[in-house]
Amino acid sequence: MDATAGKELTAVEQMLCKAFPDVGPFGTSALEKALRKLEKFELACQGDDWADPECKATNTEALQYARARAVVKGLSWSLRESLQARGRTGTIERLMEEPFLGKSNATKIVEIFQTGTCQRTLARFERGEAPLDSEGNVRMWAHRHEHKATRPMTDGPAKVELSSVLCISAMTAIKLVHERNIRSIAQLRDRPEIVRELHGGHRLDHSLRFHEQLQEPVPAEDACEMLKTVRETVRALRVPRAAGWHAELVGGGRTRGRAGHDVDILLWHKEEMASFLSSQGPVFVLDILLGVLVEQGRVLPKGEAYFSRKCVASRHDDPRPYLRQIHMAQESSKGFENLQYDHHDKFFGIWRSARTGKLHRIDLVVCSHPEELPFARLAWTGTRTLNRLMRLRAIDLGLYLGAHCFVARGDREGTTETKVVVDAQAGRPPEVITLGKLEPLPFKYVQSEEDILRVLACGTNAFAKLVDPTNRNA
DNA sequence: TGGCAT
DNA sequence: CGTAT
DNA sequence: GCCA
Repeated sequence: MDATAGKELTAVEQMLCKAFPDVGPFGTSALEKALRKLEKFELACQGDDWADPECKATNTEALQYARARAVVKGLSWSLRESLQARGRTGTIERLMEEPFLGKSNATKIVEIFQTGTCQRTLARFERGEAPLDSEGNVRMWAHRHEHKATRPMTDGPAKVELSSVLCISAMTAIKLVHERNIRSIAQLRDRPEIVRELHGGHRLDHSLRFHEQLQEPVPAEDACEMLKTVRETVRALRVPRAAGWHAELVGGGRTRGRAGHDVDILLWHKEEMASFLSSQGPVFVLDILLGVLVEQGRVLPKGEAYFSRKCVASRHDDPRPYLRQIHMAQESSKGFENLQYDHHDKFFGIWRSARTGKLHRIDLVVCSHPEELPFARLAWTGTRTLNRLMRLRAIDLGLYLGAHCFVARGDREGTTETKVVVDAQAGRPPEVITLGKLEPLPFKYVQSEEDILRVLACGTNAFAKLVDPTNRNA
C-alpha cells in the first residue's frame, strides 16, 4: 500500500517507478540511439541552456528527446510485439499512455522504430537541413522569443562535430560554422589563425591534437587503474586521517558498469571534509592529490592540457554556501548561474594511461561534507535525465534537490511551511517533518541514496528500482 | 498558461 | 570562457 | 511538446 494509492500518478512519478537498464530486453537500442542523435542535434543547433549566459530558456526539443529516450529505456513491453498485435495506430495509442509521450512523440517513436529514421527531423538534420515541425513547416530558427532568432537550425552535423571538441562549446561551434564557414574538425585544424582567435590557448591546441583519443571509450583495464591509482594516492597523502579516504566510480562507470569516453571518480571520507584549515588558510585535499598525480605523470598539468579545478575557498567561513546561493537565486533572477554547479571540490582534466600512454578525460569530485555523500553520489551518478526527473519530483514536493541536501523551497501560496514524509511504510506510523522556508532536511533522515529516493516517494518504496545504479540509465 | 534541474 | 551529472 |  503506497501513499499515492487512489490518486493518479503524475508523469514524473510514473517515470521514477520504472527501471532504466543500460540494455533493455526489447531490442530498442537503435531507437534509443536515434533519439539521442536528435537530442544532440537540438543541443548543438540551439545551444544548451548553460552554454548561453544570456538566455536561461529551456531547450524544450532536446528535453523532449531526452525524456522520450528515457521512456523507451523504461518500457515494460515490446514495441515489436505490439506492432504485430495491434498495428501502428494501436501502438501509438499505447505509447501515448506512457508519461511524456503525446501524439507527436509517440508517432515519431513508431516511425523511427519501423524505418530507422524520422523523415521530418532526423533525416533532415543528418543532411544538414533544418527540421520540420509537426505542422510540416521548416524550423529555420531556434525559437527563443526573448532574443533575436540568431541561431539557424541548419548544419547540424558540423555543429555536433565541432562542439564535441573539448574547449569548444555549442555556441562557439555555431559561430565557427556561420561566421567562419568551418564545417569539420579537419577544416578547423587547417586554419591555425582561426584556432588562435578562439582564445583557447594551449588547452584548445592540445584537445584538437588529441581529439580522437579523447573520444575513445576508456578500456576497462585503464578505468580500474585510474580508480586504484587515485585511491592509493589519496590514502598516502599527508592530510588528516588520509587512510579514511575512499574513491569510487560514479557517472557512466556506475550506471553502465563501464566507462564511456571519461571516467568519473567520487572521493569521500566518513569524518573529514574536502578541505582543512592550516595556518595559511584552507588546504584542499584535491590540490594535494593533483600535485602528486601530476608529478607522477598520470594527470596532465595545466600548462600542457585542459585542466580545470574548482575548489570552494569559503568552506571554512561559510560551511553551507549553497543555502545562501539558493536564497540569492530565489530573491533575484541574477545569481542564478551560481546554482549550475554544486559546491563539491572538483577537477576536470586529462589522464595519461601508464599502460598505453593514451589520454582520457577524467573528472574527480571530492564530497565536501561527510553527510552529503548520498546526495553527491546520486547527483554524480546521474544520468542527467534522471537527475532532472528526480529534481522535478522534488519541486512537486516543495523541495530543492541538489548535490548536497534537500532544502524546503517555502515558495508555495499561503504558507512557508513544507511537510516532508520521510517514512510511510506499512506497519509503521508515518513520519512527517515540517520545514521552514529554505530549511534543509536534517541529514539523519537521508543517509543513503535509498533514503533520498524514499523521501522523493513520500516515504514509500515506490521508486526502489532506482536504488540499483544499473537501473539509472534514463 | 507557465514551467521545464541544479 | 568552458566545464558536470 | 507535454503536463499540471
